[in-house]
Amino acid sequence: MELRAVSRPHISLLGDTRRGWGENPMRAQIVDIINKTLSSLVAKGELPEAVSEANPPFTVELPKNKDHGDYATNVAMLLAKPAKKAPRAIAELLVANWVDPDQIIVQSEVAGPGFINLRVNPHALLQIIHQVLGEGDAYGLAKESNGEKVLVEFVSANPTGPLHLGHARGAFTGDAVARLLEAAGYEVTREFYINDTGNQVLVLGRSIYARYQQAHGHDVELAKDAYPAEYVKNIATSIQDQDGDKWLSASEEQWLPYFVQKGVQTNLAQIKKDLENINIPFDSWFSEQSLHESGKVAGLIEAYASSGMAYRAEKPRGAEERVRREDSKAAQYQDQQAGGLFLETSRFGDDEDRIIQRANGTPVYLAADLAYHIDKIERGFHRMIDVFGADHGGHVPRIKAGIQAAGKDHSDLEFLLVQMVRLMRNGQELRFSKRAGQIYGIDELVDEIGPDAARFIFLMRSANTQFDFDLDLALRQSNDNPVFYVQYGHARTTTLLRRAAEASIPFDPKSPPAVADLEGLRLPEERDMLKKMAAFSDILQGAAKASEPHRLIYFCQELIALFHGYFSKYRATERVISDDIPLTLARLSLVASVKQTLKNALNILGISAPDHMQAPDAPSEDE
RNA sequence: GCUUCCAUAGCUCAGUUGGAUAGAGCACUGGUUUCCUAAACCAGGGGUCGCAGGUUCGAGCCCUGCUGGGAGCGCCA
Repeated sequence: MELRAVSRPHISLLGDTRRGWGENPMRAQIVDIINKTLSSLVAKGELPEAVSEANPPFTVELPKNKDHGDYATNVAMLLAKPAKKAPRAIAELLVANWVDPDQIIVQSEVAGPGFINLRVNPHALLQIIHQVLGEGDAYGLAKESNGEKVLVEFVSANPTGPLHLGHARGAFTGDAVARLLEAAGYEVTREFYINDTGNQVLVLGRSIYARYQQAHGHDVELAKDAYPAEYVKNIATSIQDQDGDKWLSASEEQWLPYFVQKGVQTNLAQIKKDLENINIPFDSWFSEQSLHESGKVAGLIEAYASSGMAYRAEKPRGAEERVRREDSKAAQYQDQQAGGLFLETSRFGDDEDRIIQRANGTPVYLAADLAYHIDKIERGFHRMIDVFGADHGGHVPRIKAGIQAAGKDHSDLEFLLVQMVRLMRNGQELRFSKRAGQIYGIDELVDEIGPDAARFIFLMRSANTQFDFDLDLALRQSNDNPVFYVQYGHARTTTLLRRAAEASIPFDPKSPPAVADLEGLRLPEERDMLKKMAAFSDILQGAAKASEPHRLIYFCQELIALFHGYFSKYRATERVISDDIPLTLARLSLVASVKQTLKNALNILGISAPDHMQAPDAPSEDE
């Protein structure tokens, strides 16, 4: 009899083991044993048929408490209801009837309210080493594509200036999410949406023109909302060098498009350079302008109008009922909406209807944004992730509503809102005023603390919590600094392997000893590392599904903490490299596995795994 | 006022989608190197998980309300 339901368990640690994803070999084997045992118990009439249909999302996880064995499962508690039996009774049944031909489970006991604590055969754990070393750089990563296409849109900074610190968290987060998804088996496209039209770029063009006039000795003042910074002057002088004074006598209709284009081009080139410098590639640069030129924006507006989703009015319906703050900018701009075309986003959960086209027929940015998202949907991705700054969170309901109003489905569209970061130096917040032209660029940050530390610290925290970026801490090349801790651990593993080679120990990570010859690895710390490494693919899949790179950072820290502890504790007694050659080979295999797993995890995050660390107090060898 | 994110150790934050006695780093106190990298390790103190209800075998996690903080509430993007 085939137990359909329990042969397809939902595992809370995620990672469907049937689909060629990297899998946790230990967990997969235990899940299999549980399923087979349940199946046989139902067949023998010990458990009711209802158990087969329950399909409970049981867990097989590493218990926090070491007294609880190697692995623990809550399957008995989840089956209590369908089986109409006490959790502990079900657990007892399982424990007494394991269908375990390979003898993976060497000890099991019922604990607490009905947990089953398991101890597994050391042999089974040792196979992890062969898996890690055999798969090398591919260990933990998806073996093949899962066939799902994902679009990650991130940064999408206005081409009105270089990237600054406000963009950094979104940039690193978006890149890490993209890397995470790739490693988890998705086909990822990284896209940058360029707002190369609209008011902001006009302001930019006028700012450049004002600087251009000043460069020719004209005493003009910058507009209140102008961009004053140095890079604007540089663009102005480059136009001056190229074209001389030919634009001074031109009318605004003549010079504005040219200055806008020059500004956008220059800034975009700078943005691309900044992103390349921090190793963030894009597959696609999507121009807003192109949506206008292709008629997609106009077409969408037309579609809204003809489907009755948009109406022409003096003001949006329902807006007068809305309580506005006295200083509301909406109130300020309300009269400008008169005669515009309004989209009924309020029918789909938005606060009020939104204008999409002015009285004079020109579309507003929301229309382009909607055309862009609908274009995305039509490109046929399984998942679309927008990485937004928290200050753009207000867009989300409008975009969703607009998509629904167009008769499309937004359920595959996810918004990852990256919260604000406060940059701290000397215990005080650093504030940068764009108005005053102060900019702390991403390039400056990376110059100051290095690319790995910048990435690590931005990725260390869950994206939806605010945090303080402590520049002093990031700068300190000391043990306060978590990125060094992890990288130092990797360097330590490398050193061990190098020492072994220097001692002419015949170890080759590509052909580790047979499992039977790894049996010397009996220390509890050694088993802990094996279990942790086995969980890598589960962590990766969970992080990818949830778009949470910080889970991988924690994994790196936890794995290397086990290694550091192991190394220090036994350095005087159970050394990795000893006269016992078989044991040395076994331990080197373990060390090589830790190195490989850590390297793979860091690589997914875009952080380097150095083989050497320069001690901070040591004199530099280069001088 | 509305939307949204957040509130866990002195500080910065995790908490594996509802599991067992809530964890880590920093800071503090004490200890560890004739020995494979001390950028490391070990030990110790430190908690009403913002408050109050609810859901169930079980809640830091889910629901409701409240308090406090961030962000947003424009034809800007």
